[in-house]
Amino acid sequence: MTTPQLTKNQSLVFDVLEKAEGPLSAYTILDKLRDHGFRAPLQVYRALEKLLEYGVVHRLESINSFVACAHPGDDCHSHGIVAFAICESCGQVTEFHDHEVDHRLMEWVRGQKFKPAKTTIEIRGLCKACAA
Amino acid sequence: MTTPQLTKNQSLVFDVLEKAEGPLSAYTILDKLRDHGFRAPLQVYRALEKLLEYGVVHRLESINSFVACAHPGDDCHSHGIVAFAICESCGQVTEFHDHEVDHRLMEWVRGQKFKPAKTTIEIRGLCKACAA
DNA sequence: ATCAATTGCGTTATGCTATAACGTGTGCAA
DNA sequence: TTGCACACGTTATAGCATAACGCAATTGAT
Repeated sequence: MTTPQLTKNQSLVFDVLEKAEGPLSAYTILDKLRDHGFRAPLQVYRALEKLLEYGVVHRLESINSFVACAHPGDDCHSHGIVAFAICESCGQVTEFHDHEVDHRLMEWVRGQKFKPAKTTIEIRGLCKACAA
Repeated sequence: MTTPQLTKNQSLVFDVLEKAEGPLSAYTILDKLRDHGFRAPLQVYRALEKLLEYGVVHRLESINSFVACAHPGDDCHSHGIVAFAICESCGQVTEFHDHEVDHRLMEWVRGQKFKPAKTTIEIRGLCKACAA
């Protein structure tokens, strides 16, 4: 899937996420966009919904937050399962992919005849800098 | 870690989860325990906090719900990373472990000098029965 | 025995996360 | 030009989680 032209709201939300150091909650995004006319959570959630669909933003389930995809330009859907390491101290998020992990998980679901739609892999802990 | 004797509230919450067909939200648990004197969310959350700590209950981050561990008797902390397949149609949850997946993820974190605390793997989709 | 520390518990209040439901405007294709 | 799809704005509400206070029971060191 190729990413269509973003609408005004989608662009605003995406820009905020791209410029952010780490993941942001929907309400944090809302606050950052009040100056641009945002007034309600739905404006953010609706934009996020599309950005997630386009694969340019990821949702971090374990911390109810969102990050811009680490692969500028391409569509993350093509990278297989995306995994995240989330530092609980500084909030930094690192995105990575491991084909062997994908493979093992997909083997398992195949054996179960389970039909996967969305897979979440999130490792919370301390990043190198914070663990030191 | 061995599981200590559960308190009254912890037992009530655990029993509800064990008897449930699938994962339950904290508020659903609360409703099921109103007859037993539960009145406030905190009574549930406090019990869950301990049950999670003892490893007899798991939290499903992607659906804000909780399930009893699938390994009656033992401590899930000893099984390495736990993965879940969650059916979005019927709500059924299957818990599994894959040492190779653990291994790959732990290799990755080691390479990054990231210190993992808690890892989440959740596959949402359709179970065999619902996909048919 | 007694005091201090810990732990569980109950209650009220509050904060954070997410969506329902309704209506408006715009662009485009039949 | 009418009908549809989509983005958008607004208000209200639902759902998830914790802060802060106080009390009671337990434990364990002195």
